[in-house]
Amino acid sequence: MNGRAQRLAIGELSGRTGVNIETVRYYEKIGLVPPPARTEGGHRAYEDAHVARLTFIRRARELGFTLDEVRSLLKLVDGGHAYACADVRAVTVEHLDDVRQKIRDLKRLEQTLNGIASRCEGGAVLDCPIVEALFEPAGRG
Amino acid sequence: MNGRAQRLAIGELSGRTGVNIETVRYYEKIGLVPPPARTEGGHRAYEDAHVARLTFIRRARELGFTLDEVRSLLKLVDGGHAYACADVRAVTVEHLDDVRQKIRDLKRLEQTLNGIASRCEGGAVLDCPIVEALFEPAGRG
DNA sequence: CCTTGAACCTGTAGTTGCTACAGATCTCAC
DNA sequence: GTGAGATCTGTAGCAACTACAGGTTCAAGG
Repeated sequence: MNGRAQRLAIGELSGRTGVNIETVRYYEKIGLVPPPARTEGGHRAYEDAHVARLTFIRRARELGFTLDEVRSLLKLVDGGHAYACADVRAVTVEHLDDVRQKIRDLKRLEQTLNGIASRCEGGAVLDCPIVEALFEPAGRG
Repeated sequence: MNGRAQRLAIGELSGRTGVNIETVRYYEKIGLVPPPARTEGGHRAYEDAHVARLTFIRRARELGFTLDEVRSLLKLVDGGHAYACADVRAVTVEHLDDVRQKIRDLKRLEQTLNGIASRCEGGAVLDCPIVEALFEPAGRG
């Protein structure tokens, strides 16, 4: 923003963004963040823009976007087109649908597991209803 | 069970259990299923016990158990101790807790995603609220 | 200026749970 | 006997990192 750009070592960047050092390097390797400048000795020297980008990526990852989705989002953001917001929203909504589907699946799973676990309560110890349930090819609750 | 054990080729086993052929070999490699007998030519020759075991594994995987958990369950089943059922139940209940935690996490995620996605509706196209939300370090709905 | 220890460098291998080859060999119905 | 299809071994790939090993650089203190 101001005249003198402050350079950050990778550890600083990591600390500020919460992204692991190894992960930062990994993101660089797969082209998610641009390679930064280097010191004479070869150490990476980051700027504020990198902090913002890493923060963005981290946040998106927290929200469960895959790296491919993050890549798409970043491309849209980088493009800076006026209509990009609609595209960003599309990616987000699709991901939201995925999340909802996953919740539905896990809820069914929970029902099933709860069902077979609760059969155990007070039952005989000799033959285990959970094990029986696991031997069934396609469980029903 | 009866006198003559029927031998199955790996494709047959795969078909009966729904476990991919490559996956069957993989399970053998990691020691989840015992190595079967072989034909003279070196092809794997399975028996009914393998069908049961593979079915068990597949079912457990469907229920979201990790291979490590499956390994524990199989060890309990193989052990055949009278008190094993309680242990099996413990593994199951722990997994159930994991599933419930995951559901809670995903629900929060859904709220957040839904929040930032819905801010977009009818909004201006120029500056995208989703992108803004992503640049925030720790989103709040 | 020199030392020292922390931080950084590259490159590779491991994680989970499979899946997908390549290239060779076996089986079995015809 | 023959030929198509099944199976064999071994390796590499996927996501998304993480964890080394073995070396170099940086920066603060003496």
